[in-house]
Amino acid sequence: MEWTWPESVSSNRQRVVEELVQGREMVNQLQRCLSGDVRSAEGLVTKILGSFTNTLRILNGSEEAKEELISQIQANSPTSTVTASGSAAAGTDSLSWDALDDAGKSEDSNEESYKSTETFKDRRGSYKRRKTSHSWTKDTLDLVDDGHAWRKYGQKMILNTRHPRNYFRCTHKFDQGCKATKHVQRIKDEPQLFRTTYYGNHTCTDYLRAPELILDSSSSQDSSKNMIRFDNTNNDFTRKQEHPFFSSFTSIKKESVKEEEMITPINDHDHVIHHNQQLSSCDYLMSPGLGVFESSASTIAYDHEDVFSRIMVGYFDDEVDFPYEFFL
DNA sequence: CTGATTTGACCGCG
DNA sequence: CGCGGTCAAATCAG
Repeated sequence: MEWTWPESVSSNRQRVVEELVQGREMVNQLQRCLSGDVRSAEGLVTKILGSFTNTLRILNGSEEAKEELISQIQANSPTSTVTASGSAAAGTDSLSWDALDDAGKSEDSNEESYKSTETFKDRRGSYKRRKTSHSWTKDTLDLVDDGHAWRKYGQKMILNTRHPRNYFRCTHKFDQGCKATKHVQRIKDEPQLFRTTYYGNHTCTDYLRAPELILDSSSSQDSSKNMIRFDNTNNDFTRKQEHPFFSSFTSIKKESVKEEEMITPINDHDHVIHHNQQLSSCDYLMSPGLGVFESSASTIAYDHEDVFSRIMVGYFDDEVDFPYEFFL
């Protein structure tokens, strides 16, 4: 069935998309510049900042809730190791998400005394069947789909956090050697908020979900002003109309939208950041972290611009190993 | 049957 | 040694 954006939303969406697309392109250019002359890089940074700033304005202007969420998050953002945090729209339902969290601290129901030394039953995989036929991952990715195929490979409770962290690796880790990984952890209950941290870039080509060539799908976005040349790595905007961000934004479609925040570190030391790991997966609000949110409190909502530039600067000037994050 | 999830066991690092 | 990240056997889902 076809789904369309509410007018109010689509207009802004249009603008946001344009801004983000531009920003992404500039980041790509910047990446290339970084290996070259620094001057041009500086100019790009400025442009990028402007682009994202505009985006923020648009978004904040139309969505007041956003600010709230953002501040809320900070309020109780855990002491994550990485960095900042972001937020997104509000959701309502819960569902398999609960199952997820429970699973983390589960294992109560009578356990036999295994654990001896050698012959005890490995209970891996012996989990109870889910009530809902949905899987955590399924629901999650559906809402927070970032355009890539992920495979969950672990879940763990993290110290000082109330919810377990979920580990995902690119589905093509083996068939294509893609190193991309990401962690998703719920950091807030009320309006459910999730933090998604990306590690590494996708080196895979998901023929099913990310066509290599971006067909101009009628969309007007991609004002191609700056030419398009985003390699494979998906193109969220053109590919998915119900992008997480937007959908959560207006909570249209999908009965409930979870908020989620994303952090996107570019670690992957052993390798250079080859082309974009662009903001794709995170498409929307961007607000760098670097400990800014990390600790707690302090407002960001209206400080976006500042924070952002601060981060950007730090990011590009200093270590490139740093995580920058986006709000979703 | 094949591919994805679940979840305790492992493991490396600090 | 504890913690966070990953592995992989057991299950689930289509």
